[in-house]
Amino acid sequence: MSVPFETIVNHAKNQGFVFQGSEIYGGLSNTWDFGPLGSQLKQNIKSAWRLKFIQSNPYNVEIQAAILMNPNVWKASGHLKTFADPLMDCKKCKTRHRADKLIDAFTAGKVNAATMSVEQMQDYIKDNNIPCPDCGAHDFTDIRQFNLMFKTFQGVLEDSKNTIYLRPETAQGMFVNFKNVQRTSRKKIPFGIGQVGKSFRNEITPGNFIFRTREFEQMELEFFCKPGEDLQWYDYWKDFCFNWLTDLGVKKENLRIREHDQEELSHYSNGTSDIEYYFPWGFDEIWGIADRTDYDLTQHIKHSGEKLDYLDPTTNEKYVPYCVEPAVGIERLFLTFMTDAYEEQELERDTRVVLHLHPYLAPYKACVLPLSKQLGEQAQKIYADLAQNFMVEYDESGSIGKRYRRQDAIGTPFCITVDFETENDGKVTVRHRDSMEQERLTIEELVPFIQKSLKF
RNA sequence: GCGGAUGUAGUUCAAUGGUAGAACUUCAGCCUUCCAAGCUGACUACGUGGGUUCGAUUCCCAUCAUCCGCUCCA
Repeated sequence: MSVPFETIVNHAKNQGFVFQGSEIYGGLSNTWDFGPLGSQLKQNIKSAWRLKFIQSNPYNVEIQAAILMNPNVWKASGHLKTFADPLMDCKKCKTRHRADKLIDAFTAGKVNAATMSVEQMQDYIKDNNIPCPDCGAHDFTDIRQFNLMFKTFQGVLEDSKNTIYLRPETAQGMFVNFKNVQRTSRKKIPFGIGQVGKSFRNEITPGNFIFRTREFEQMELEFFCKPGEDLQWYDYWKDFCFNWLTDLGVKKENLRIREHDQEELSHYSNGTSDIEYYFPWGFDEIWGIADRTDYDLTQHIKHSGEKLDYLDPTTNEKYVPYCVEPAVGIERLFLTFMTDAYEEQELERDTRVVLHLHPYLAPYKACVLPLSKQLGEQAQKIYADLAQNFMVEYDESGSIGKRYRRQDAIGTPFCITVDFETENDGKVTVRHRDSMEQERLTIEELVPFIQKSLKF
């Protein structure tokens, strides 16, 4: 863990993993485009999640909800209210504060700022001469509302009646479809609904490359269980997520689980913990596992008037299920895998850059190379064959060593070299990225060999 | 958004108030029979827009982007 963040970012840009968004127009703040390798890696991260959370999981099913949802969804979920922070800056020391928290702290909780309007809060701070807690000055900017939800209009008229929002999380798609999914999938509780998709948040301060962006992709699971069994499932999914990461090669020592303390917990949560990764700037959250109780479903029952409770067929009990939510950002996983896999190896004559990505995640599973250009025809046949099964590369330019290094740098686990013996014995050399060791395999063995390496 | 720093090929680094140089990378050719070899050649940059000036990559202003703080979260 000695590589500076800058190195990872440069590597990602140089190799075609990530580019600045709209670059030829001077960019657009905080937008990033994923290049040929990056889009593959992202794709593979999603498939790896699906494989373990959906495909091979007896409990879970997957949906794809619309990004645009009825605005009442956000009223019910509380996002319309709590996603708008009243912020003001101290003009003197340039720190930023939340107006409601200033009032709460100043009055020691005697005045509940949550019930005040923006104007009232502003007046209250002026009238009571509340100072900046950092420098003591009385020189604030006006309160500005930062609504974290992206607003837009449905239909051609830009009328406030037509205001809709880009979803700030995918979770609500699962809650509003709880009944539809339960009925059609015939799942019994406990069961989960997962979703992979984009979400949007007007973050005040994005940053750290792709770590915090306003447009991001997440993979969320809403796991519904019987009230009272929520804590045991909460622990179960914590372990499950953690193991998913380590099975895909993330080093244990770079991971930790941080349990939120009582003060940090949302009012409806029975427990929340973050799986954190040791990024170059320190430990930071990648996966949040939250016990959301029956909060969301109850809110939707209230606001929609629909019955969203569940009849337990074995006990004939009726209840609103509790929900445990493991939610992870794909770009954060992307950075985690890149950072964790990156290594600069000092060799005798030079430095080798290796991306030790798990084969399942690697953009290319193998690269086919003819030892000499004369062997190109034969090598291309093998390449075309493998390409039916995997993402593979073909490269015949430069020395063999140089071509190995190119693949090392982008995480390709195997290089398959066609040599002058291949025609006689039907064998090729398979060179391993991590160990740099080589073995001879027949052409027929290649597909099962690569297949096996993908297991995790 | 506010404060601070930065902005020259894909990358790293030069130089200059008077047509921007190199190394590595990339590409083409020669060569090359298993770990970044060599030779020849080619492509590519002063973030953008104004201003000052005979002339600006260089000075000034604005803007955009990135990085670091304030805040928030997957």
